Amino acid sequence: MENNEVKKINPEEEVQLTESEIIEQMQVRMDKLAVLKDNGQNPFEQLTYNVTHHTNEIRDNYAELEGKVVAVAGRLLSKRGMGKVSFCDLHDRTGKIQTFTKIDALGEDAYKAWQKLDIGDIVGVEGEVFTTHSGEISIRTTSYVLLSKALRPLPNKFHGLKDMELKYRQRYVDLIINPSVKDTFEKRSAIIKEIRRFMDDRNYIEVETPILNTIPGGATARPFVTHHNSLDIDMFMRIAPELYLKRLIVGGFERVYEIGRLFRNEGMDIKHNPEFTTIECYEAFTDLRGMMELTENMIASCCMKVNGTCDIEYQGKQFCLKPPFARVTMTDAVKQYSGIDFSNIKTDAEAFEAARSKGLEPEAHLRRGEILNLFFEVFVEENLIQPTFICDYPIEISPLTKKKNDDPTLTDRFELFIDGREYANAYSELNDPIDQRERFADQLKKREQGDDEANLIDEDFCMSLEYGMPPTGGMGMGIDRLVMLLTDSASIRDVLLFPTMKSLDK
RNA sequence: GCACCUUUAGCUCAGAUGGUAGAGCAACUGACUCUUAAUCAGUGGGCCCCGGGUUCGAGUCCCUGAAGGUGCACCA
Repeated sequence: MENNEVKKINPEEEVQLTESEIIEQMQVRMDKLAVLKDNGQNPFEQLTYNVTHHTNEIRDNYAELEGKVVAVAGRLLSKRGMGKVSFCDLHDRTGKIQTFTKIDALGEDAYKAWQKLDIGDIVGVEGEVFTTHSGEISIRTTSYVLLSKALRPLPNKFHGLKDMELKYRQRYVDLIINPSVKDTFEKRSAIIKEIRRFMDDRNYIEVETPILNTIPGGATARPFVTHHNSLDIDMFMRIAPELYLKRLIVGGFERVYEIGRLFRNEGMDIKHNPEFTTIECYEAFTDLRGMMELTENMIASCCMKVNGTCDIEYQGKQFCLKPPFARVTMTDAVKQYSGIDFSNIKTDAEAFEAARSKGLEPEAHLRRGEILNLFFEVFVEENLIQPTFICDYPIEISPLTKKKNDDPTLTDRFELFIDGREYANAYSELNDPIDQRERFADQLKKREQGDDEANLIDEDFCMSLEYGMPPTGGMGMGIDRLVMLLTDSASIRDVLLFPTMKSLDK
């Protein structure tokens, strides 16, 4: 009995001890903060700092700045104390510079306080630009201000932050400690900026259409459902902006594009995130050929912008993104990689027979065009390494696309493949309202067969076509995947600042 | 959804066959007036992912769960 009681008390004490020990390094920093506050130097009361130069300006204009006094601000990420002299690396958004701090120059009190600074603290440093004996461009500190205190320790600077989960959940730490991460997101920004410039130069206007939809349309995908309280209706996060953008072509804009987030309630993997960014554009009086030219030139422009060349390496493979890209019909591609020539296959029964001859078991309700697409996915896709436009998609899987004038089983559509992945999807847009209603009716049939991703009828969209839409080319492209390709990133999560993660709450 | 893998100090990682946890960096103390992964000496720091079980004894073996990664499925 007594023994048990003793055992009960001891573990409790241990638990309390360990809890305080967990935050050992934080406690040290809190204590330092308390001392600063006692001395009237609360870093969190600082409002501004007059930065005269960024670190790259000092490096780039050293000859001019040598001997001049500059003021820089940033985060301390490395300390090398030598007693009465210490060296630190101060990082700002442009890079880093070494500070050289001497007790003679600062005075004993200020120098002691400088020595108390922690890795991660944000400081403003004023001093003269010079080069150390070992050749490092540095700032000889004459005064400094602690602008913010880091209460948490940063990861080891040599190994960085490697834990994928922590990188994604605490991207701010990843950005502080891993320079290549910042580079990727700077390139992402440059790519999106270049897309805008490219489109604006072609006299497109950028528009914004609803993200909250009452009918999710424009793609075959499961939507996220949400609820509007005062209207008391369920709403859907958009799966594509297509039907809205085409209404704007009806309205007379002639050239519109939208860059924005789409939401699809589907599985996540190395190339899918539930929310992702696309550009979608529509141009009146052009068609699929116009969209091909636009697409390949847009990609090449973005690549030149961030890589300075169209010849790039992605995940160990070489790619040439120089236009024009290859153009192959789906039927020809399927013939090349599977040996089956669908131009000789006219009926659903023949298509099933061909599928079985290749060891495929298509679902019973599939039709010829869907089986052709199945062949494409199974035998062709993974082989499309260099940029290739696959053209002439079957009508069954293209409910918003114009039929080919010379073959009503096919539509005037392409998808762009690079490294076996889809990057863009484009059509000569279907502008025949009667045909469009038939296509929706066909989709409805699919829905009744249990395909909960088939398109819903959007009556207002059909009505807009009845007012007349000019012949139009349209294209949509996944920007995240483009950024992956151009920054040699393996996972979509590496090009999203805050990829979707499960909550840690219980 | 299925399969496999991972989870140990703030970070990066070791911990054969079960015997109460180690290193490097980071932190703390001291030395050091040109270092740059500074160096040297010393010190502290652990709910070994959570919860069960087997066992005299579990970081290690078994079961359940969580989070993450990869592949498949689903899918732009």
